[in-house]
This record gives sequence, structure tokens and C-alpha cells, in this order.
Amino acid sequence: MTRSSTGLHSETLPSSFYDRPTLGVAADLVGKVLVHTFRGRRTSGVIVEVEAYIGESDPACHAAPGPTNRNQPLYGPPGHAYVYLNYGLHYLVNAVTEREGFPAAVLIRALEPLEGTDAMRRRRGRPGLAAHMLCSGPGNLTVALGIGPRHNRADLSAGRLTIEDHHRPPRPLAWTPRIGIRVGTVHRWRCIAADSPAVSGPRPSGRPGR
DNA sequence: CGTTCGATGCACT
DNA sequence: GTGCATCGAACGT
Repeated sequence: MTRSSTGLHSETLPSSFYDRPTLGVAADLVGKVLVHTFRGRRTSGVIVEVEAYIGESDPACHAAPGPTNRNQPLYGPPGHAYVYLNYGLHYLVNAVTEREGFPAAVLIRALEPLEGTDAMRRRRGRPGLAAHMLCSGPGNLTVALGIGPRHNRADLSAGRLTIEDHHRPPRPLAWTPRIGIRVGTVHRWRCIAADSPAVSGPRPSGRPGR
């Protein structure tokens, strides 16, 4: 048990949190807090947008071609990070879910910054950027928190990259199709905090935020 | 508001 | 050689 920036008790989510059906994990990750500690400094944000990628039968999941060198972490133990390079430019971070051997994960797509917004602006290289834009988008949040390929396979229940429960009040959730993919769009496996200005891309009703 | 497009690296066929 | 789970600037309306 630690003291969170909000003054409420918080604890790191255990591996068991991730060891269950991915859609449940995705819904429950909204409102939790992603934390990276670097040189004793925390940068963190409340998760407000995620997407589920579930099994070899999901054409948009990296496990669709079966086990490969890259997607190995998806087959590994739940509660570990899967970090990979996308479009040759952006690192994206996932939390591996379900039992070991079943490839599935939740992609973290947006945060509401909580701690270390100054460091986030420095890492983004955008001194004047509004707080709600600092971690909006999966490639942006990894830059803002300093997450990179060294975090691939990292244990999210212990270490420098973790997800915490700050016991924040529940958020109104909305499920939409996943975005940025060309296959598997039939599933509504993107879960957002419908009231958040930090969510990337389209949302049910137009709001400020991009 | 909207759409288009270039940058960029690597896994996979 | 092809195709991305992206971003942001540039341009059209």
C-alpha cells in the first residue's frame, strides 16, 4: 500500500488481475493508472482508452499468423508488457492478458496525465501542449512516459512500469470498433471513458480533444 | 471542420 | 518486397 498523488491509497495490480477474459480486463483497466518510474521520478496517467486483441482468430491481433519471434510475449504470462515498434516510428504498449499460452492483450491508447506533466512535455518536445493532449494516442503516451522497447516483457506487477488502482470513481464507458486497423473491424473492442477529453480519435458525441 | 500524405523500421511472406 | 494496432503538418471546404 502506497500513497498516491490524489491522496488516496493505491496498490499495484497483481498478475491475477490480467489472468481472465480480455474484454473484462479492458473494461477494468479504464480508470486505472499507468506509472513509469525513471530516476526516482514518476510519470503517470489515468487510462481512458484501450483496445482488446484476442487470440489467433482475431485478424487484427499480432498473434493471427501464429507464434512468431515478435509476438512471443502475447503467449507469455499475463500481467507482462508487450511493447513493439509500429510504422517504424512509434512504440505501443500492451498489457498481456489471459492464461499463459493463449495470446491476447490490451493496447493502451490514451491517458489523462496525473504526475510528471512537466517531464511529459519535455519528452514530447512540446512545451505549451495542453495536458489532455500529452498522452492522447498510443504513440504519444509511450513518448510522454518514456516507455520503449526495453519494457517489452516487463512485469507490470513489479518494477518500474506498473499499473495501479487508485480507487478513482467509475467512469462512463463506451465500446466502439477498434481504430487504425483494416481487418477485424466487426468487433467493438475499443473501450473508452466517454467523458474524457484525452481520448484519441472518434468518440460517440463530438467534444473538444483533438 | 475534413482529408491527404510523408516520415520511418522491421516482421513477415 | 509489402504492409502496417501512428503522428502531425499541410491543405481543401
